[in-house]
Amino acid sequence: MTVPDQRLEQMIAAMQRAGRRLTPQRLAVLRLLAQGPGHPSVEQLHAAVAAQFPSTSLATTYKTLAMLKELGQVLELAFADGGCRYDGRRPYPHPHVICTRCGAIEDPEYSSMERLYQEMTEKSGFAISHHRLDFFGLCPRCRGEG
Amino acid sequence: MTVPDQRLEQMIAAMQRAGRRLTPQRLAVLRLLAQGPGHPSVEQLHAAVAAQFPSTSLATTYKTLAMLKELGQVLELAFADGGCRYDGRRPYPHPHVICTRCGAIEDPEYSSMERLYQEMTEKSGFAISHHRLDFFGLCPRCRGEG
DNA sequence: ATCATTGCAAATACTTTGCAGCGTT
DNA sequence: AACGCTGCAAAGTATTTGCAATGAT
Repeated sequence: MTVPDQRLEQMIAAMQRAGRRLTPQRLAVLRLLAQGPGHPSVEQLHAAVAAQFPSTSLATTYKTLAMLKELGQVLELAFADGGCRYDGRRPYPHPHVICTRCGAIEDPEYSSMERLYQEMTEKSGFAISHHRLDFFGLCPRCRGEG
Repeated sequence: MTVPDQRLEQMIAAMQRAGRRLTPQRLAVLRLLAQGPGHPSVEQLHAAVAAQFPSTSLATTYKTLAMLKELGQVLELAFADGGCRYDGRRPYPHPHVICTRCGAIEDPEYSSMERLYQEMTEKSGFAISHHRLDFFGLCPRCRGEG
């Protein structure tokens, strides 16, 4: 069983636990999030789902994402321009690197999260529970293109 | 001259450099950003400006903030719920700690930014230029209230 | 006096919601 | 069979824009 399939199983299990129904439209969204490329937008997801089920509405895509968010099965990355991207593979907070030219989003490994939480906790006195870390710049490909 | 006054002077100087006019409405916005409390929302800024110039429109507040953003004189913090908060004191990227109960935003000192950039650069290969670091949790006051 | 800025209102873009009918469980 | 889900369209919400009048330089 591949890793993406594990994610799909996890998502389905979470839905069953919560008593949510697994419709074909929803299954298509789950598959895309678990197995599809990187960090899709709502429109991209909707277009891909509509390719399989042409009648699928944008509203249903939004509703499915809202449900998955509620179940903690997808990480929503809202950006300043109003757009959102979704990460179904790693639905927990983690750092992102975002290309300011082509929009690519990557998930680099990061080893010092504990240290970071510790420093923020010490300096602020907050009980920190989660985070959002975004780094912006040019990806290797776009760097090369001057 | 106090530190907030320095910020006000910097903002005004940046506007003059760019050939922008300093209207009473704009001055009121600048003052609030440079001297007022923490991280106001557009509505809060508009309400405060309207207290001095009742006819001031929300559109003008938006336009003024857009101009300041363009001049690099204010940091816009867009959140997932669609709301924005503005930081006129420290208009450059820096970490924030946000209380998930009362919405308070603080700017803790942070010492390891270079290290962080270095690790992200190494792991991703990106040429990183700026960032957005948000930590969420309960502030000391809200922790106490159970 | 010039022309950027203002304020109103309409437009935009995105997301949410109400509801009748459908289809999974 | 029950009732959660879908799809349509309408309603929100937050921000932007067009334009005539205003006012800072």
